[in-house]
Amino acid sequence: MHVTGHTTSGGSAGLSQSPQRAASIRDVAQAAGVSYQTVSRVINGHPNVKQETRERVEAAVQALGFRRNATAFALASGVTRSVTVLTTNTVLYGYAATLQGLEEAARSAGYALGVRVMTPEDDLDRTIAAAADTGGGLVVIGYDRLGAAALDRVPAHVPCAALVEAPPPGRTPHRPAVWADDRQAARTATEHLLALGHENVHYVAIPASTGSRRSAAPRAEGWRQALKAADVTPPAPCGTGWDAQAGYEAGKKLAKSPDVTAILCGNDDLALGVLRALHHAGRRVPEDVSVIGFDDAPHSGFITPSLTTVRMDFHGLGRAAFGLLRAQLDTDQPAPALVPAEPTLVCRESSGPRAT
Amino acid sequence: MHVTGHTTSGGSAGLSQSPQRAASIRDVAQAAGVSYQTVSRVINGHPNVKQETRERVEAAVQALGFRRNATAFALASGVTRSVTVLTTNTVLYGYAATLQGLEEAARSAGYALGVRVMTPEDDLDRTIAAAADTGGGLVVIGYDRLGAAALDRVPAHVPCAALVEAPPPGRTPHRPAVWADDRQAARTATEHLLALGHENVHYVAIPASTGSRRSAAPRAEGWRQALKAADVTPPAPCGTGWDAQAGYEAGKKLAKSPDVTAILCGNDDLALGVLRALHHAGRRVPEDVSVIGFDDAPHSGFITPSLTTVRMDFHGLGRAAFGLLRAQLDTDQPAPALVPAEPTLVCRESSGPRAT
DNA sequence: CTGAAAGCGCTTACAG
DNA sequence: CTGAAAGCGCTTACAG
Repeated sequence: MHVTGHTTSGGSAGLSQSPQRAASIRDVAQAAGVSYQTVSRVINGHPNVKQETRERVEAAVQALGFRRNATAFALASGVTRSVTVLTTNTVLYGYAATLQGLEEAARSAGYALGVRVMTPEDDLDRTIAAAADTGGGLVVIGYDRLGAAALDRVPAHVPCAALVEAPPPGRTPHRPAVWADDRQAARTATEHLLALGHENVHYVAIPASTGSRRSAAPRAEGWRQALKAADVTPPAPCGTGWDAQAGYEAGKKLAKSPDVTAILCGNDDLALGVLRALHHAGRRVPEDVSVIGFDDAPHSGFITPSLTTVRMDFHGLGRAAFGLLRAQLDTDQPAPALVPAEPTLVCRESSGPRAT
Repeated sequence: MHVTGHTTSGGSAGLSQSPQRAASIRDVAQAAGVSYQTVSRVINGHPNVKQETRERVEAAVQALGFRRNATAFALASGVTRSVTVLTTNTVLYGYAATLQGLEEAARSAGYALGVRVMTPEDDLDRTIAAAADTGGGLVVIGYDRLGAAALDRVPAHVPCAALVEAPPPGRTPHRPAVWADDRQAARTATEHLLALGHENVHYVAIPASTGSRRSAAPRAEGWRQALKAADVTPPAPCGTGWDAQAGYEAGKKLAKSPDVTAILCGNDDLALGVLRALHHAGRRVPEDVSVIGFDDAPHSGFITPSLTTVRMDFHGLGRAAFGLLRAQLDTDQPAPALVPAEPTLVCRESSGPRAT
């Protein structure tokens, strides 16, 4: 095995690599024959600089490959264009898509994005403090219990925006937050199943983001409301979890009862597991049982039967949450007021009329 | 709607919120009646401090809720415990799982993790420089062409580790890098299909990470090698892409030919699309056609038919990559030498003996 | 064991 | 329009 010679940098060809440490503002000043304050003015686009001076400085910047030290800038100016996302997960579709939206928004605004996953073992206060110390602001993904708890503990003086499951019932969130109308979406999905002739709709739940009994999870609540409005007694939600395995367990139980002809799931992964369990039990979808998911994960349109589900604009929610944070960090920035798309029911193969 | 009063901070109850700005090292010094250098010693665990002094300082730290300013520390010490991940994607399973491993490793080592998504429109050199300016090191996910290109442009003086598709053939990578033996894994999967009696195996490719003809993508190459070893002429790989839609397109074409009885796919999303296309074409899996994927995404075991695939330890690869970077950043740290698990073939329902 | 000095690389007033 | 000063909050030698 041998190593062929190769150039390492894609920078200006022919120029020798700058020595050890990067060029500083003073190096540029010396090269341009000005004071380093003038260099500061130029690189910050300050207006009061003579055109010729500006050009000399810019030439020196080019020649030395100068890049302003971000750390020093942050310390001196107190401005940190950065966001840290506090989340409990980065892989589940809803979280990953939200994160993607956040990253995109941060990037196009010129902000650096940090990610910190929280676990139940964490000392939340310490975690939050450490993230806040980084300088910029915080975005908390509060879709689950731990995330919601973290949001509650963010000190008042820390710039922070949140993504939540729904507006805390009975009170406004004490932080700028975005959410989708999951309640309405679940209602729509449930009504759809009822309209197809199903006499009842069962629900496989995702874990609630709050421990309090008073504030039901919005998806579960929407489902319940739709049933009640149709004078149907809501059955007990079946199981809870985030992944296909949890859905499979719940599905196994539901498959045993011939009365079950329609199942709404808290997310698409659960639905996938339910589908699998129904298949194993020999119950056909949608002929015997209709299944609807939530979120519209990328694969949901390609499984067989393709999954009827509620499309959520996590991407847009992520972007909006960043906008909320930015408005706090950079007050003279026009807040773009991004409005995420409303959840929409996407009808595919897994739902159909009740067998007669 | 009304807002009920609530305490915002989870900090020490009863203590009034600290004024505007956070306590500095000097505030602590004053409170403890020592110089601020002594405070520095205490918070850095320097040994030469009298026990009693140390306790006084620690008490003051507690009382004032002092937290060392990370920016100032970074500037003064030149040490930044942070990593920035350069990637083209955060949502596709392979990327997301790698990122998860990286985040976990970084977190448990006390490093902050940044994420920067690269797009084809980016000025790569500028992007890399900006990421490097942050202070810490870089981890480049080089699974695809853009990622691999970025890796090539990282300046020599920037601490950097990479995840690559495979060791650049014919030369060692000029950066510490980790990879899995995709070539061997593809060979194994292909041999498995041949052993099941299939006379040929078709391949639906993921995009190559390199443009050069000489260095074939490892998964494609392993597939090709296995066929050649069995004296089978490899058919032209069919289509290319990352997602189920791309797989669907490729699958539509393959479904038309009755000769096609076995298909290896570059990842599970492609396989899902292929499965869907076969279903639409009325070809049964595995009775008529066997399908094998790559990666073992979370849903692959729950679709019907469940997917035979190659399990990849992206998580372990991510952890290992972080270890490689850390060894550069923190030289007196014992490198833990994490070894990711080898890829393994997971046999499920989508593959079976050739129909006779 | 502890304090006084200089400096990390930049910015923000203050002078001219 | 440009330069000299002070400071962001911390660390690293240097003295004692």
